[in-house]
Amino acid sequence: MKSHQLKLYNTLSRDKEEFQPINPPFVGMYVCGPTVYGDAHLGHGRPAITFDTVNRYLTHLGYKVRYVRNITDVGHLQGDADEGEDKIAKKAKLEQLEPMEVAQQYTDTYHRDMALLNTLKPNIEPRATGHIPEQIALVEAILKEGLAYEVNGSVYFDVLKYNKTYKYGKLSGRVLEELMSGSRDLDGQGEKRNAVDFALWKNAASEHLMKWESPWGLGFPGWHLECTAMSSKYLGSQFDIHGGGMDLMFPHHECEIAQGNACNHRDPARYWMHNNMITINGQKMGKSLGNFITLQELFTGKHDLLEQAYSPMTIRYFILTAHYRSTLDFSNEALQAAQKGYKKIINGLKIARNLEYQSEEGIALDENQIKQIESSIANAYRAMDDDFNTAQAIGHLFNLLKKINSIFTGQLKSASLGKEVFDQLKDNFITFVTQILGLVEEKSDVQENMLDLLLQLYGEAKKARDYAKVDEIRAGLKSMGFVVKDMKDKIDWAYEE
RNA sequence: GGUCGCGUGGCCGAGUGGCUAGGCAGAGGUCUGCAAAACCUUGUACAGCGGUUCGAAUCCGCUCGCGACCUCCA
Repeated sequence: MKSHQLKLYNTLSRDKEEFQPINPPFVGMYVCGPTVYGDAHLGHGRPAITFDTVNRYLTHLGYKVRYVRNITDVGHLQGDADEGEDKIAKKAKLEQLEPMEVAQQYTDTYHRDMALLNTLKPNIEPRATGHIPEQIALVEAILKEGLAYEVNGSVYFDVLKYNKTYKYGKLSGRVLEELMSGSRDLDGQGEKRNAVDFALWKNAASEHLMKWESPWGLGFPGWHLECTAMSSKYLGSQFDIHGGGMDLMFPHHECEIAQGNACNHRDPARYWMHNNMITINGQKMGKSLGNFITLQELFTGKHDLLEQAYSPMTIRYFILTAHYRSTLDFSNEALQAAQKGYKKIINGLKIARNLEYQSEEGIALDENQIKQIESSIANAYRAMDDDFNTAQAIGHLFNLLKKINSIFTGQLKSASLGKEVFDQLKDNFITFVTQILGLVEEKSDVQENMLDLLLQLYGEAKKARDYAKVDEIRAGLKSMGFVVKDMKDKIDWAYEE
């Protein structure tokens, strides 16, 4: 275990806290996954990348992480009213498919897109429909505690009663009295004793496509139950980190806390982490607003708002250049800047991997350079330790990159750093970029040996002063996305930024 | 209306009260057949107005503007 004082912002306390796992070196982390009824959009990319980075960094520090991220394949209700419709069932009717067919299809595309973004798979990826008995057991347990009531085959959580012993709303900073007075729509309350109560189990109408047998008749689980059922099953009644988008804070996570406390008499998670939203023209990108761009549209450039295609790694880099708790505004300009930044990093990665230490006689150690390198490395770690500040860490990586490039061009002698510092520079840069930030080279269709051959011809043409040919090769490579780098004693290529 | 958050140089985006964030774009330079890349240099930034302090982008107050949640949403 590396000795780092990792701090993370806990929504529960609204403060940065030192991370202390319940049972080190093990860490349990549960993150709310997607409802699979449509293609994943940029907004799904953010939590996936944010918590992938958390997972990667914790692992890098030596923790044994069990990362659980669910797939919601029972659509949550559209509304609170009885006539509410299951999102997945609705989509299924539209497409004339079995509900599970819809879920399967979008689970597959989600996996495809997440793999392209180079997010590591969760250790366990449970599905809501695979945990119906567990959810029914939870409902029974909450009923037994007297904190829920049954009406016409549906079971509701009694928030008012719960609030007498526990505090409902502590995560999102809500006060129950205010919630009750502020509840606007009075219709659709129907069976609930109070507007703030929420469904644990819903009676299914006959035309409802997804339904299961239960002690209360045919029905389906409530909106928030699956996360409690699956997180407690795989991580225990209390685990370390619970993550998700900020928009899930209320009511979803609040209800999870209530459900957890109702059955287990303890908060389900110690640290609650919430990533902020991606905005577009300053407004939240979301399904209900219809202003979302799917990841596939970004990768292919096929969307009216897109001036060009943006590669998965460009998206990943873009998301990492902002701190996860800040909003991040989408724009072509920002994405294009991200693309250049990403390629600059990857070109540096390519150089770093091939860089070798050259010992030279009579070269004195450059203490100033050494100090800069050592502090940049330390600062990059410090940034990550400070609530996973990837944006700041990347800033320090660029400072390391300058050193790497300087060594490559011969402006900085590796011998002036000494072997140890040179290795630190190289190893830390590579590790940070690939292992911690998860940025990898996006291989081109053109084989590297083809590139080498062209560069050889280029070099020969240059030697022969056949500049027409030189220009031709250079232009040809450029059209394929590569640039030629002429240097004093060698020729190399790089991705065009 | 309630709760919470945000306003940083041309753009994006970090920022723990005093020490260069960084990227993109721009300008100058080194290198080059010319370029590109790389490297070096280069920016009177912190919404406005007050206050606390020896010192504030950073703390406090007010004003203006923007957003999120309060309904499914990552």
